[in-house]
Amino acid sequence: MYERLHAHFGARDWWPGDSPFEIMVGAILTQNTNWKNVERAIDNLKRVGLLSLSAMSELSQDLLAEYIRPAGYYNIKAGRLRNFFHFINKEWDGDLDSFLQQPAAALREQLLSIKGIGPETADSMVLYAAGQPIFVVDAYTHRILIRHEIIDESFGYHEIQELFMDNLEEDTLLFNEYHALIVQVGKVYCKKSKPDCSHCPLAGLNGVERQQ
DNA sequence: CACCAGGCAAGTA
DNA sequence: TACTTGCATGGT
Repeated sequence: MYERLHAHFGARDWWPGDSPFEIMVGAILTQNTNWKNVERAIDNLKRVGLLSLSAMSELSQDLLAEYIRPAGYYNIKAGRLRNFFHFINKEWDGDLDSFLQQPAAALREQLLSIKGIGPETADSMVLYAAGQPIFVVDAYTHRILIRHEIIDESFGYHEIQELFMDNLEEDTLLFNEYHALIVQVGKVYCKKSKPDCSHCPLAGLNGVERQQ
């Protein structure tokens, strides 16, 4: 699966961001949201020089919500961002780098304890901000594996994650590329209601031919 | 016009 | 435990 995807799409420059902090903010903003809208929100913050932990920590929730408005769910996400800032400031004295240098398991556990950060957001942060090898599972991953009859609907987030991590080298770059490629093939060929399996590089995988 | 996008939390059965 | 709903904008 990885080889087919990589041959078809090539390397992805995935999860752009100039800093771990920017990547983590993006990870919260992109929840159920198109990345282009997240970029508008992040650009708003950059334009006024507020894209830092110290600066954003000072903003009121309402003002923060205004800046991130284009990302949608702005009131909810402003609260979630503030929960995240509060944790780093309170538990790590605002030292994000030290926080990210912990082992992946400890990092993940603490991220999940923050209200507003679920499994996918936490794992995205561990992989793309901390650079540690953990596999990110998303809705596309779930849908693609079901359509190719590799799993059934009973598989949850953790089971899918184990499926990949038990069968792959623990390699940050591989996990980074793989997740990016899954999102790409999902966006282009494996949409919810308009799958285009005829040109999909995964057609015929696992012996399942050109299903609709 | 309808549907969806790089989810999560809270509420309900 | 397992669904369902609210959150909300911008693109296709």
